[in-house]
Amino acid sequence: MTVADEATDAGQPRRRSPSMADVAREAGVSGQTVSRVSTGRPNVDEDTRNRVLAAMRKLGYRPNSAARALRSGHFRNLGVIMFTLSSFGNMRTLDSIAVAAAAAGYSITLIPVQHPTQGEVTVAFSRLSEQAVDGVMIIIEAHALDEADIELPPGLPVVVVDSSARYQYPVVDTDQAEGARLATEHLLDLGHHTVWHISGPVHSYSAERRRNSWAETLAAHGRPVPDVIVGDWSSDAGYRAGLELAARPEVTAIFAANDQMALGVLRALHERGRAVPGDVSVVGFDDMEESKSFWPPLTTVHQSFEEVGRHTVSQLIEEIEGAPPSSVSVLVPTELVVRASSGPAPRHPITDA
Amino acid sequence: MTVADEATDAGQPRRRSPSMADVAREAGVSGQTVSRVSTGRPNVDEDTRNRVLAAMRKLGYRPNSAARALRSGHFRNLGVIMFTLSSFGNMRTLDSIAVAAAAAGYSITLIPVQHPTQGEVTVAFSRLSEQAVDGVMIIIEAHALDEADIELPPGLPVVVVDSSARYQYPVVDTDQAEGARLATEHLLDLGHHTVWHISGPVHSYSAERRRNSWAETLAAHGRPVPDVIVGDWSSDAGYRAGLELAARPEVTAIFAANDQMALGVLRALHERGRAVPGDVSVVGFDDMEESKSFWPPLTTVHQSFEEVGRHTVSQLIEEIEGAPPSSVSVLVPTELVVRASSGPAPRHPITDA
DNA sequence: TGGACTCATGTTTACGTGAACATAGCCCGA
DNA sequence: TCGGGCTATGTTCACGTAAACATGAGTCCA
Repeated sequence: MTVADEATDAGQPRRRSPSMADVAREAGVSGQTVSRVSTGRPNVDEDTRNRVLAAMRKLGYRPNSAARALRSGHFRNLGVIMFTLSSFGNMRTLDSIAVAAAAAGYSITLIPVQHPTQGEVTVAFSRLSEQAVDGVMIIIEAHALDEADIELPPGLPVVVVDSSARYQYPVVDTDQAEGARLATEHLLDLGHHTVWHISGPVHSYSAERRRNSWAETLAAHGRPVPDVIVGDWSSDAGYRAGLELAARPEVTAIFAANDQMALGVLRALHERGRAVPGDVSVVGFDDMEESKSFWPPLTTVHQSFEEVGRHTVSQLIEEIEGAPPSSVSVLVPTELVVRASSGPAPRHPITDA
Repeated sequence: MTVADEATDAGQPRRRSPSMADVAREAGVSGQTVSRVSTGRPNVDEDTRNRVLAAMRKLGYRPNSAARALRSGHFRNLGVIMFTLSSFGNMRTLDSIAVAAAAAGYSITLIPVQHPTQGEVTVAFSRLSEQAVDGVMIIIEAHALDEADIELPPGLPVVVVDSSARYQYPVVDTDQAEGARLATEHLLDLGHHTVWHISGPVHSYSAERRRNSWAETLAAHGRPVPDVIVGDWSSDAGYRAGLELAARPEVTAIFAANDQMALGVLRALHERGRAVPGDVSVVGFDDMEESKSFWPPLTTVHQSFEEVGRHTVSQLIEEIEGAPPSSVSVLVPTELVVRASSGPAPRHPITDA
């Protein structure tokens, strides 16, 4: 080991990681040849390539991504803007985004937004524009962004997930309307006269679309559309709504806008002694891991967060890598999962007012 | 197409984003002064600073993080290595890591690992070392890493979360042992003769520590230690274990290693007609959002993922910013949350074999 | 009043990489 | 046999930034 690196052995272990130049020297080639090997170019002699690879291994060479990015102008890195304490579903989506991105050779930078205020979001965006990202995914369900003059670096590709369709960007989302329709029709098919709905918060587009679809489905079947109870996705809100509905004997079918609220509804119904599904049927939305273990196991609408994540990444990367900025939106289909929380309407249903 | 530059006309003025030099020209100062303003150095005349800031705004200048990183040698970016489809708790931890990092001016890069095989993990690490990170957090509960010759760039700061303490790196984790002790003693205090345990998977350190602490606590009170039932954190596994335990009349107290398995236990007990907590008391671990809406609301051990995330980030940043590589580990305390799923032992408990 | 300060600002340079261009050896067909 | 084209490799340079050093103007006290 007569190499210069180790020369400073005594005091400071030479910390600087080896550069292309070091490898070039070691392998007896030019830096450019190292670069060619490093980026997998074909026009390098097999012999030379092996010599370079050996030198890389020997020195523990790792390409410097900063220099690479500076030179080439792209980072192989995607930004994800997301609310903190985000919903279960968004987390699943994030997860599949990370996997899909890694598979495509991209990494993921997380930009958390704490509060859905315009200011916070704008800050996140401006922080983002200093970040080394080639594109951005926005997973923010709130209306808050609607009128925002979102200041993104011009030309930065963006894909929006689970949010307003009013953006100028392509949107990937679960087919919320289809899911809500499936849930509602399932209950009607079981003979229920109508279906009560516990909705997600007003600022959420997903909630809005599920709510609209539920109402439209009832109307299409000529059924009365009961007043909506607005929740906030939490099981607590579901519980409160459930208490309210449990007190009304005419309620026989409840469609909660997510599984957590459905869980709260189940608890309220149990507490009030109303049998599920004997007296009241309950259907949720999401099909979270735990739903099949609720008591009783929950009938719900399955949505594929994995698919949403995959589509989002592929759409974004496509745009980054030169495809024309498509404004095509993707709707991922849903599926009704029938379990034990829904059943035929009671023999003598009290038709409502 | 003639020239590839921005000289082009109609549609896309292929605009390179403005650099320091552009701002300097606009403001009539040197690039170095722009740099000083950009990095917030104090020694710039107020007047000049304003002129520069105005020029930045006018041109829409954003510092180029790649160049900055290349020049300064650090990225203000932290890597998180994490399993996909990670547990609810890990997601919460990730969330609070992202927030804490953002507050400290760092961003987060997610490196997902798909399978807990040695190969996959090694790949993730090597991918990481090409990444632009100043430090790494590892959130992997598996033993898999134990004997791994994890090849990390030497000198890269690392903090491990929720995993083996056998690493050479500092560890931040919930005080699993305390939590399991609290749960077990709570049940003993209620008069139960002993406590059955449904454990997490064998490869998990968290599971191991909870299991050990449960057994030690029973032993310390001179109680028999029943055979452990091993689950996999899922509510399904809890359900299966619950069916098994429901069939044994001597079982009056169950401590599940997480809330999801506890949920499955509750379902099994309901199905078998065993009253909770009348016949059987159930305690979980995690205190997830939904646990208070279980039927009945679940007594469980609260752990603060937020605190774990905060400690992890601050420990890592401390080391990055020059503190000596501390090997100090942090244990975040837990708290017992008593709800309705646990109660006094039945009047005539059948003392076990 | 002069010289040793301080402080704002400018000039030069290097960080590691890869595109563009340059060169040298080789093959192949006319 | 020659020249054109091909391949492997080398040389030069710029990407945008910030550290190091340089400069010049003002300040303060002996």
